[in-house]
Amino acid sequence: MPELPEVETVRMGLAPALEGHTFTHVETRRGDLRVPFPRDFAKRLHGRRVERLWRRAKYLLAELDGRETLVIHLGMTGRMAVYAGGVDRKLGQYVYDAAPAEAGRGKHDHVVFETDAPARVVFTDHRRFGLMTLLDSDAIEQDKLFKGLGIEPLSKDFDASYLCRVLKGKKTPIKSALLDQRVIAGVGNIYACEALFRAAISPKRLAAKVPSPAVAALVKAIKSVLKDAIRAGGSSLRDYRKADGDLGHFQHHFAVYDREGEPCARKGCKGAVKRITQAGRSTFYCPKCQT
DNA sequence: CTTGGGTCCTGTGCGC
DNA sequence: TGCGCACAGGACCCAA
Repeated sequence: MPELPEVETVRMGLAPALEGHTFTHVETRRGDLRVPFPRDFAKRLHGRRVERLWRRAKYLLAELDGRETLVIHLGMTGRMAVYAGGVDRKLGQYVYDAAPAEAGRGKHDHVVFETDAPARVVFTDHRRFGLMTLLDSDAIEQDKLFKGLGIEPLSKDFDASYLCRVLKGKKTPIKSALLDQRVIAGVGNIYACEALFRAAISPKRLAAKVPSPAVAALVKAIKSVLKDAIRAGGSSLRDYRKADGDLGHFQHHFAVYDREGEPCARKGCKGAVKRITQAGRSTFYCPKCQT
């Protein structure tokens, strides 16, 4: 679900509640996500300050004081929601003005973080494909979760020559190559489809056979679609919400994703969006203008 | 090494 | 209204 733009949007929404703040209480409400939490996970977070909240690929990383980093992956359906308020001086307790007492008590609310902001941050993930762990801050890039990751697509180093180099010799369709996190980190199914549409490249074309002018166009398309999506707060299909609970709205700007049978968005094109399956994932494209 | 398929999990929407 | 099946934003693991 959450691809780079969604994770980046969540990061921006969480930052005010987390950066510079200390976890006053952390609670895991069941023992495992897809993978079990590390030993003493909640206890190790208690009293720790978040120095910096950053993102690598589709991972959210909260760098803590001491030398550990809280690593979060939202999987397909993971959400991070902030409930923040002020302090009710009369009652002498936190006021979560958006959060009734039961916030964080839902069936699929798996982790509840309380901070001194004060804020309550709740991780919800009904499919439990998400992941949370703690890593040594100095060894993030060496960890198996991060070691093979490719380039950040919004970085300056991501350019046509990089993409040509990594696509060379790839026998897989270009669409599948874009989903490979070792090639580009952070692109998922939606933005792979949308970028290929913008670059007018057929998803079925073999990666190594995309001509270099088209690769250059693809680089531009990937950057532009990711930036547009971030500006729109990401794409909300089913589960995704921004940290403040609002919906993203980039789904209203999809040219092809989830639009099977609808007319192609390109002016003058009489084609219709087609859905095919590649490597087990749905691909949407316009067979008329993507060649 | 690369590539494709199955799998983890729960929920939703569709056809019958 | 109910039942079964297909499908969903990801990515690991393993076999070919």
